[in-house]
Amino acid sequence: MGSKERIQRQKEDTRKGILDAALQIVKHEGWNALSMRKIADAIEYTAPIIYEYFPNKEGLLIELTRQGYAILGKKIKKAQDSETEPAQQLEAMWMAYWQFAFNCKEMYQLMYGVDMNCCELKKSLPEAEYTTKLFSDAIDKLVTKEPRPEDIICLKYYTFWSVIHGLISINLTQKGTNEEINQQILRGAIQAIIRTIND
Amino acid sequence: MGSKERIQRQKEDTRKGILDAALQIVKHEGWNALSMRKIADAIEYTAPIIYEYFPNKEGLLIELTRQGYAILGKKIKKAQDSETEPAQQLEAMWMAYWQFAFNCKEMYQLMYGVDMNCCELKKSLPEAEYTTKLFSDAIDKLVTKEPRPEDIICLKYYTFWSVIHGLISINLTQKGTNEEINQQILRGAIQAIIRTIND
DNA sequence: TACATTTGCTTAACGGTGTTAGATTATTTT
DNA sequence: AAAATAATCTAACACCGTTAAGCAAATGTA
Repeated sequence: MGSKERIQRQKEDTRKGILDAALQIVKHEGWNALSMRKIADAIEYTAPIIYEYFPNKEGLLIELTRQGYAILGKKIKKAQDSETEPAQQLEAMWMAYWQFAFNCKEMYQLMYGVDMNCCELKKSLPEAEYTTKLFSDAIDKLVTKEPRPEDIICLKYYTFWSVIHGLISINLTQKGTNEEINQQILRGAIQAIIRTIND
Repeated sequence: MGSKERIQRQKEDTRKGILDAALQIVKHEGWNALSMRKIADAIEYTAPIIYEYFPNKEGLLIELTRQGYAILGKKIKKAQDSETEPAQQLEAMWMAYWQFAFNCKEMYQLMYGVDMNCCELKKSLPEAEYTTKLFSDAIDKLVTKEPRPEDIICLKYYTFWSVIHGLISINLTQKGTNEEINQQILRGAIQAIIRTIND
Protein backbone atom coordinates (compact mmCIF):
# COMPACT_ATOMS: atom_id res chain seq x y z
CA MET A 1 0.00 0.00 0.00
CA GLY A 2 2.08 2.92 -1.30
CA SER A 3 -0.63 5.40 -0.39
CA LYS A 4 1.26 6.12 2.82
CA GLU A 5 4.06 7.67 0.84
CA ARG A 6 1.64 9.58 -1.36
CA ILE A 7 -0.07 11.04 1.66
CA GLN A 8 3.30 11.88 3.12
CA ARG A 9 4.22 13.65 -0.09
CA GLN A 10 0.92 15.54 -0.10
CA LYS A 11 1.54 16.64 3.46
CA GLU A 12 4.95 17.91 2.56
CA ASP A 13 3.45 19.73 -0.37
CA THR A 14 0.92 21.57 1.76
CA ARG A 15 3.60 22.35 4.30
CA LYS A 16 5.69 23.84 1.53
CA GLY A 17 2.56 25.54 0.23
CA ILE A 18 2.03 27.23 3.57
CA LEU A 19 5.56 28.59 3.62
CA ASP A 20 5.36 29.70 0.00
CA ALA A 21 2.01 31.38 0.52
CA ALA A 22 3.32 33.21 3.56
CA LEU A 23 6.30 34.48 1.61
CA GLN A 24 4.13 35.58 -1.31
CA ILE A 25 1.80 37.52 0.96
CA VAL A 26 4.73 39.22 2.63
CA LYS A 27 6.35 40.08 -0.69
CA HIS A 28 3.15 41.60 -2.04
CA GLU A 29 1.70 43.21 1.06
CA GLY A 30 4.47 43.40 3.66
CA TRP A 31 4.96 41.72 7.02
CA ASN A 32 2.07 43.55 8.67
CA ALA A 33 -0.41 41.98 6.27
CA LEU A 34 0.62 38.42 7.10
CA SER A 35 -2.03 36.55 9.06
CA MET A 36 -2.82 32.90 9.61
CA ARG A 37 -6.24 33.34 8.02
CA LYS A 38 -4.75 34.95 4.93
CA ILE A 39 -2.27 32.13 4.53
CA ALA A 40 -5.12 29.66 4.91
CA ASP A 41 -7.09 31.47 2.21
CA ALA A 42 -4.14 31.27 -0.15
CA ILE A 43 -3.79 27.53 0.24
CA GLU A 44 -7.58 27.07 0.20
CA TYR A 45 -7.89 25.76 3.72
CA THR A 46 -8.99 27.23 7.01
CA ALA A 47 -6.61 28.63 9.57
CA PRO A 48 -6.49 25.74 12.10
CA ILE A 49 -5.00 23.48 9.43
CA ILE A 50 -1.74 25.41 9.66
CA TYR A 51 -1.37 24.29 13.26
CA GLU A 52 -1.00 20.70 12.11
CA TYR A 53 2.16 21.70 10.29
CA PHE A 54 3.56 24.35 12.62
CA PRO A 55 3.16 24.80 16.38
CA ASN A 56 2.18 28.46 15.90
CA LYS A 57 2.92 31.54 13.84
CA GLU A 58 6.34 31.94 15.37
CA GLY A 59 7.19 28.36 14.45
CA LEU A 60 6.26 29.12 10.88
CA LEU A 61 8.44 32.23 10.90
CA ILE A 62 11.35 30.28 12.35
CA GLU A 63 11.08 27.83 9.49
CA LEU A 64 11.10 30.72 7.01
CA THR A 65 14.13 32.10 8.82
CA ARG A 66 15.85 28.76 8.40
CA GLN A 67 15.08 28.73 4.70
CA GLY A 68 16.49 32.23 4.47
CA TYR A 69 19.77 31.21 6.05
CA ALA A 70 19.95 28.17 3.77
CA ILE A 71 19.52 30.34 0.68
CA LEU A 72 21.98 32.93 1.94
CA GLY A 73 24.54 30.24 2.72
CA LYS A 74 24.30 28.86 -0.80
CA LYS A 75 24.71 32.29 -2.37
CA ILE A 76 27.77 33.02 -0.27
CA LYS A 77 29.33 29.67 -1.04
CA LYS A 78 28.70 30.22 -4.73
CA ALA A 79 30.31 33.64 -4.57
CA GLN A 80 33.32 32.17 -2.85
CA ASP A 81 33.67 29.50 -5.52
CA SER A 82 33.54 32.15 -8.23
CA GLU A 83 36.93 33.51 -7.14
CA THR A 84 40.31 32.03 -6.39
CA GLU A 85 42.19 34.79 -4.55
CA PRO A 86 41.22 34.81 -0.83
CA ALA A 87 40.78 38.59 -0.76
CA GLN A 88 38.60 38.54 -3.83
CA GLN A 89 36.68 35.60 -2.45
CA LEU A 90 35.91 37.54 0.71
CA GLU A 91 34.80 40.60 -1.20
CA ALA A 92 32.59 38.51 -3.48
CA MET A 93 31.04 36.84 -0.46
CA TRP A 94 30.10 40.10 1.21
CA MET A 95 28.77 41.41 -2.08
CA ALA A 96 26.59 38.29 -2.28
CA TYR A 97 25.40 39.01 1.26
CA TRP A 98 24.57 42.55 0.19
CA GLN A 99 22.67 41.41 -2.87
CA PHE A 100 20.72 38.85 -0.89
CA ALA A 101 19.55 41.57 1.47
CA PHE A 102 17.91 43.49 -1.37
CA ASN A 103 16.83 40.60 -3.60
CA CYS A 104 15.24 38.86 -0.62
CA LYS A 105 14.49 41.95 1.38
CA GLU A 106 11.63 40.37 3.34
CA MET A 107 13.71 37.35 4.29
CA TYR A 108 16.55 39.57 5.39
CA GLN A 109 14.19 41.59 7.57
CA LEU A 110 12.95 38.42 9.18
CA MET A 111 16.39 36.94 9.73
CA TYR A 112 17.94 40.05 11.23
CA GLY A 113 14.97 41.95 12.66
CA VAL A 114 15.13 44.96 10.36
CA ASP A 115 12.00 47.03 10.75
CA MET A 116 10.25 43.91 11.97
CA ASN A 117 10.12 42.02 15.19
CA CYS A 118 11.88 38.79 14.50
CA CYS A 119 11.47 35.64 16.50
CA GLU A 120 13.38 34.77 19.63
CA LEU A 121 15.65 31.77 19.65
CA LYS A 122 16.92 32.54 16.19
CA LYS A 123 20.25 32.38 17.91
CA SER A 124 21.85 28.99 17.49
CA LEU A 125 20.10 28.11 14.27
CA PRO A 126 22.56 25.72 12.61
CA GLU A 127 21.76 27.20 9.22
CA ALA A 128 22.89 30.59 10.51
CA GLU A 129 26.16 29.23 11.77
CA TYR A 130 27.05 27.95 8.33
CA THR A 131 27.38 31.44 6.87
CA THR A 132 29.35 32.51 9.94
CA LYS A 133 31.72 29.63 9.31
CA LEU A 134 32.09 30.48 5.63
CA PHE A 135 33.11 34.03 6.45
CA SER A 136 35.37 33.02 9.32
CA ASP A 137 37.22 30.54 7.14
CA ALA A 138 37.59 33.07 4.36
CA ILE A 139 39.03 35.61 6.77
CA ASP A 140 41.27 32.94 8.26
CA LYS A 141 42.87 32.41 4.87
CA LEU A 142 43.96 36.04 4.86
CA VAL A 143 45.61 35.96 8.27
CA THR A 144 49.35 35.51 7.84
CA LYS A 145 50.38 35.69 11.47
CA GLU A 146 51.13 32.29 13.01
CA PRO A 147 49.59 30.96 15.10
CA ARG A 148 46.44 32.56 13.72
CA PRO A 149 44.61 34.01 16.69
CA GLU A 150 40.92 33.25 16.93
CA ASP A 151 40.26 36.73 18.32
CA ILE A 152 41.41 38.48 15.17
CA ILE A 153 39.07 36.45 13.00
CA CYS A 154 36.14 37.13 15.27
CA LEU A 155 36.99 40.80 15.46
CA LYS A 156 37.31 41.21 11.71
CA TYR A 157 34.20 39.17 11.04
CA TYR A 158 32.08 41.36 13.27
CA THR A 159 33.65 44.48 11.78
CA PHE A 160 32.69 43.40 8.28
CA TRP A 161 29.27 42.33 9.43
CA SER A 162 28.61 45.53 11.35
CA VAL A 163 29.33 47.91 8.53
CA ILE A 164 27.50 45.88 5.90
CA HIS A 165 24.49 45.01 8.02
CA GLY A 166 24.37 48.59 9.23
CA LEU A 167 24.37 49.97 5.71
CA ILE A 168 21.71 47.49 4.68
CA SER A 169 19.53 48.35 7.68
CA ILE A 170 19.78 52.05 6.99
CA ASN A 171 18.81 51.47 3.38
CA LEU A 172 15.86 49.28 4.29
CA THR A 173 14.41 51.62 6.91
CA GLN A 174 15.42 55.12 5.87
CA LYS A 175 14.19 56.49 2.57
CA GLY A 176 16.20 58.47 0.09
CA THR A 177 19.55 56.75 0.15
CA ASN A 178 21.99 57.11 -2.69
CA GLU A 179 23.05 53.99 -4.56
CA GLU A 180 26.39 55.44 -5.62
CA ILE A 181 27.32 56.29 -2.06
CA ASN A 182 26.20 52.84 -0.97
CA GLN A 183 28.63 51.21 -3.36
CA GLN A 184 31.45 53.54 -2.38
CA ILE A 185 30.99 52.78 1.31
CA LEU A 186 30.56 49.09 0.69
CA ARG A 187 33.61 48.55 -1.51
CA GLY A 188 35.68 51.03 0.45
CA ALA A 189 34.92 49.40 3.77
CA ILE A 190 35.54 45.89 2.52
CA GLN A 191 38.89 46.87 1.04
CA ALA A 192 39.88 48.82 4.14
CA ILE A 193 39.04 46.02 6.54
CA ILE A 194 40.87 43.47 4.40
CA ARG A 195 43.95 45.69 4.46
CA THR A 196 43.89 45.86 8.27
CA ILE A 197 43.60 42.11 8.80
CA ASN A 198 47.36 41.70 9.30
CA ASP A 199 48.12 44.75 11.41
CA MET B 1 -10.97 82.68 35.79
CA GLY B 2 -7.64 80.92 35.59
CA SER B 3 -9.33 77.55 35.42
CA LYS B 4 -8.68 77.47 31.69
CA GLU B 5 -4.97 77.37 32.27
CA ARG B 6 -5.30 74.80 35.02
CA ILE B 7 -7.31 72.55 32.73
CA GLN B 8 -4.75 73.09 29.99
CA ARG B 9 -2.02 72.08 32.38
CA GLN B 10 -3.93 68.99 33.45
CA LYS B 11 -4.38 68.00 29.83
CA GLU B 12 -0.69 68.33 29.18
CA ASP B 13 -0.03 66.26 32.26
CA THR B 14 -2.20 63.40 31.07
CA ARG B 15 -0.65 63.62 27.63
CA LYS B 16 2.75 63.32 29.21
CA GLY B 17 1.38 60.58 31.42
CA ILE B 18 0.31 58.58 28.38
CA LEU B 19 3.76 58.81 26.84
CA ASP B 20 5.46 57.96 30.12
CA ALA B 21 3.15 55.03 30.76
CA ALA B 22 3.79 53.69 27.27
CA LEU B 23 7.53 53.88 27.79
CA GLN B 24 7.31 52.21 31.20
CA ILE B 25 5.28 49.33 29.80
CA VAL B 26 7.75 48.86 26.97
CA LYS B 27 10.72 48.97 29.32
CA HIS B 28 9.19 46.37 31.61
CA GLU B 29 7.44 44.10 29.14
CA GLY B 30 8.80 44.89 25.69
CA TRP B 31 7.24 46.38 22.59
CA ASN B 32 4.94 43.44 21.99
CA ALA B 33 3.18 44.01 25.29
CA LEU B 34 2.29 47.61 24.51
CA SER B 35 -1.44 48.09 23.91
CA MET B 36 -3.77 51.04 24.09
CA ARG B 37 -5.79 49.34 26.81
CA LYS B 38 -2.72 48.70 28.92
CA ILE B 39 -1.64 52.31 28.63
CA ALA B 40 -5.15 53.35 29.65
CA ASP B 41 -4.99 51.07 32.68
CA ALA B 42 -1.69 52.62 33.73
CA ILE B 43 -3.08 56.15 33.66
CA GLU B 44 -6.37 54.99 35.19
CA TYR B 45 -8.55 55.83 32.24
CA THR B 46 -10.15 53.82 29.49
CA ALA B 47 -8.62 53.36 26.07
CA PRO B 48 -10.68 55.86 24.01
CA ILE B 49 -9.29 58.70 26.10
CA ILE B 50 -5.92 58.28 24.44
CA TYR B 51 -7.49 59.20 21.11
CA GLU B 52 -8.17 62.68 22.43
CA TYR B 53 -4.44 63.20 22.75
CA PHE B 54 -3.12 61.22 19.80
CA PRO B 55 -4.72 60.39 16.45
CA ASN B 56 -3.88 56.71 16.89
CA LYS B 57 -1.24 54.35 18.18
CA GLU B 58 1.17 55.27 15.41
CA GLY B 59 0.80 58.93 16.29
CA LEU B 60 1.73 58.11 19.85
CA LEU B 61 4.78 56.18 18.68
CA ILE B 62 5.83 59.02 16.42
CA GLU B 63 5.74 61.34 19.40
CA LEU B 64 7.89 58.90 21.38
CA THR B 65 10.25 58.75 18.41
CA ARG B 66 10.49 62.51 18.45
CA GLN B 67 11.30 62.51 22.15
CA GLY B 68 13.97 59.91 21.47
CA TYR B 69 15.65 62.06 18.84
CA ALA B 70 15.47 65.06 21.14
CA ILE B 71 17.20 63.17 23.94
CA LEU B 72 19.78 61.70 21.58
CA GLY B 73 20.50 65.13 20.12
CA LYS B 74 21.14 66.56 23.56
CA LYS B 75 23.46 63.73 24.53
CA ILE B 76 25.46 64.14 21.35
CA LYS B 77 25.70 67.88 21.76
CA LYS B 78 26.85 67.43 25.33
CA ALA B 79 29.49 64.94 24.22
CA GLN B 80 30.73 67.37 21.61
CA ASP B 81 31.00 70.15 24.17
CA SER B 82 33.01 67.91 26.46
CA GLU B 83 35.93 67.93 24.02
CA THR B 84 37.85 70.58 22.13
CA GLU B 85 39.78 68.68 19.47
CA PRO B 86 37.54 67.97 16.44
CA ALA B 87 38.68 64.35 16.20
CA GLN B 88 38.04 63.75 19.88
CA GLN B 89 34.74 65.56 19.62
CA LEU B 90 33.65 63.22 16.86
CA GLU B 91 34.70 60.15 18.76
CA ALA B 92 32.93 61.34 21.91
CA MET B 93 29.79 62.00 19.88
CA TRP B 94 29.68 58.51 18.43
CA MET B 95 30.37 57.04 21.83
CA ALA B 96 27.41 59.01 23.15
CA TYR B 97 25.32 57.61 20.32
CA TRP B 98 26.47 54.11 21.30
CA GLN B 99 25.63 54.65 24.94
CA PHE B 100 22.22 56.02 24.12
CA ALA B 101 21.43 52.88 22.17
CA PHE B 102 21.93 50.69 25.22
CA ASN B 103 20.75 53.06 27.93
CA CYS B 104 17.57 53.76 25.98
CA LYS B 105 17.40 50.49 24.15
CA GLU B 106 13.64 50.60 23.59
CA MET B 107 13.79 54.12 22.22
CA TYR B 108 16.59 53.18 19.89
CA GLN B 109 14.61 50.22 18.62
CA LEU B 110 11.68 52.47 17.93
CA MET B 111 13.73 55.17 16.23
CA TYR B 112 15.68 52.85 13.96
CA GLY B 113 13.43 49.80 13.61
CA VAL B 114 15.67 47.32 15.38
CA ASP B 115 13.74 44.13 16.07
CA MET B 116 10.59 46.17 15.89
CA ASN B 117 8.47 47.55 13.13
CA CYS B 118 8.88 51.27 13.41
CA CYS B 119 6.46 53.80 12.04
CA GLU B 120 6.46 55.15 8.52
CA LEU B 121 7.10 58.83 7.96
CA LYS B 122 9.84 58.86 10.54
CA LYS B 123 11.83 60.22 7.67
CA SER B 124 11.99 63.98 7.75
CA LEU B 125 11.47 64.36 11.47
CA PRO B 126 13.20 67.66 12.25
CA GLU B 127 14.45 66.24 15.52
CA ALA B 128 16.25 63.51 13.58
CA GLU B 129 17.91 65.97 11.26
CA TYR B 130 19.49 67.77 14.20
CA THR B 131 21.72 64.84 15.07
CA THR B 132 22.59 64.41 11.40
CA LYS B 133 23.64 68.04 11.32
CA LEU B 134 25.72 67.71 14.47
CA PHE B 135 27.67 64.83 13.00
CA SER B 136 28.01 66.43 9.58
CA ASP B 137 29.41 69.61 11.07
CA ALA B 138 31.81 67.68 13.25
CA ILE B 139 33.09 65.76 10.25
CA ASP B 140 33.29 68.96 8.25
CA LYS B 141 35.73 70.36 10.79
CA LEU B 142 38.09 67.50 10.04
CA VAL B 143 38.11 67.96 6.27
CA THR B 144 41.19 69.91 5.26
CA LYS B 145 40.71 69.87 1.51
CA GLU B 146 39.34 73.14 0.11
CA PRO B 147 36.70 73.55 -1.08
CA ARG B 148 35.28 70.94 1.25
CA PRO B 149 33.20 68.65 -0.89
CA GLU B 150 29.73 67.81 0.41
CA ASP B 151 30.07 64.28 -0.93
CA ILE B 152 32.94 63.41 1.34
CA ILE B 153 31.05 64.49 4.43
CA CYS B 154 28.01 62.50 3.44
CA LEU B 155 30.13 59.48 2.61
CA LYS B 156 32.02 59.56 5.88
CA TYR B 157 28.88 60.21 7.89
CA TYR B 158 27.14 57.16 6.47
CA THR B 159 30.27 55.09 6.95
CA PHE B 160 30.39 55.98 10.64
CA TRP B 161 26.69 55.47 11.01
CA SER B 162 26.69 52.13 9.22
CA VAL B 163 29.34 50.50 11.32
CA ILE B 164 28.03 51.83 14.61
CA HIS B 165 24.36 51.22 13.92
CA GLY B 166 25.24 47.81 12.54
CA LEU B 167 27.16 46.85 15.64
CA ILE B 168 24.35 48.12 17.83
CA SER B 169 21.74 46.20 15.86
CA ILE B 170 23.71 42.99 16.07
CA ASN B 171 24.06 43.43 19.81
CA LEU B 172 20.39 44.15 20.31
CA THR B 173 19.12 41.23 18.25
CA GLN B 174 21.76 38.53 18.55
CA LYS B 175 22.56 37.10 21.95
CA GLY B 176 25.99 36.32 23.30
CA THR B 177 28.07 39.20 22.04
CA ASN B 178 31.34 40.10 23.68
CA GLU B 179 31.69 43.52 25.26
CA GLU B 180 35.44 43.66 24.81
CA ILE B 181 35.18 42.95 21.09
CA ASN B 182 32.43 45.55 20.82
CA GLN B 183 34.72 48.21 22.22
CA GLN B 184 37.62 47.14 20.02
CA ILE B 185 35.50 47.34 16.89
CA LEU B 186 33.88 50.57 17.93
CA ARG B 187 37.05 52.48 18.80
CA GLY B 188 38.99 50.89 15.99
CA ALA B 189 36.41 51.77 13.38
CA ILE B 190 36.00 55.34 14.58
CA GLN B 191 39.76 55.92 14.55
CA ALA B 192 40.14 54.28 11.16
CA ILE B 193 37.40 56.30 9.52
CA ILE B 194 38.72 59.54 11.00
CA ARG B 195 42.13 58.76 9.53
CA THR B 196 40.67 58.26 6.07
CA ILE B 197 38.71 61.51 6.00
CA ASN B 198 41.44 63.36 4.13
CA ASP B 199 42.47 60.72 1.60
C1' DT C 1 -33.00 78.74 40.71
C1' DA C 2 -34.21 76.02 36.46
C1' DC C 3 -33.06 74.70 32.09
C1' DA C 4 -29.85 73.95 28.25
C1' DT C 5 -25.39 72.96 26.73
C1' DT C 6 -21.08 71.51 26.74
C1' DT C 7 -17.36 68.58 28.57
C1' DG C 8 -15.18 64.25 30.32
C1' DC C 9 -15.43 59.82 30.35
C1' DT C 10 -17.28 55.12 29.85
C1' DT C 11 -19.67 51.23 27.79
C1' DA C 12 -20.44 48.66 23.85
C1' DA C 13 -19.49 47.45 19.62
C1' DC C 14 -16.93 46.36 14.94
C1' DG C 15 -13.65 43.97 12.51
C1' DG C 16 -9.36 42.15 12.99
C1' DT C 17 -5.63 39.04 15.25
C1' DG C 18 -3.54 34.14 17.06
C1' DT C 19 -5.18 30.00 18.88
C1' DT C 20 -7.99 26.00 20.70
C1' DA C 21 -11.97 22.71 21.37
C1' DG C 22 -15.78 20.43 19.47
C1' DA C 23 -18.48 19.00 15.76
C1' DT C 24 -18.62 17.28 11.14
C1' DT C 25 -17.37 15.07 7.19
C1' DA C 26 -14.57 11.87 4.58
C1' DT C 27 -11.61 7.95 4.40
C1' DT C 28 -9.85 3.72 5.75
C1' DT C 29 -10.08 -0.64 8.38
C1' DT C 30 -12.53 -4.48 10.00
C1' DA D 1 -22.07 -2.51 5.98
C1' DA D 2 -20.32 -0.98 10.49
C1' DA D 3 -16.79 0.80 13.18
C1' DA D 4 -12.67 3.39 13.70
C1' DT D 5 -9.70 6.79 12.23
C1' DA D 6 -8.21 10.76 9.86
C1' DA D 7 -9.00 15.27 7.75
C1' DT D 8 -11.19 19.38 7.93
C1' DC D 9 -14.30 23.04 9.37
C1' DT D 10 -17.19 25.89 12.57
C1' DA D 11 -17.41 28.37 16.59
C1' DA D 12 -15.53 30.28 20.16
C1' DC D 13 -12.02 32.73 23.38
C1' DA D 14 -9.26 36.46 24.52
C1' DC D 15 -6.91 39.94 22.80
C1' DC D 16 -5.94 43.97 19.54
C1' DG D 17 -6.84 49.11 17.47
C1' DT D 18 -10.54 52.04 16.80
C1' DT D 19 -15.17 54.35 16.68
C1' DA D 20 -19.97 55.58 17.98
C1' DA D 21 -23.32 56.13 21.32
C1' DG D 22 -24.66 57.24 25.83
C1' DC D 23 -24.26 58.83 30.55
C1' DA D 24 -23.14 62.01 34.16
C1' DA D 25 -21.14 65.88 35.96
C1' DA D 26 -19.82 70.57 35.23
C1' DT D 27 -20.77 74.84 33.05
C1' DG D 28 -23.28 78.56 30.77
C1' DT D 29 -27.65 81.01 30.27
C1' DA D 30 -32.51 82.60 31.31
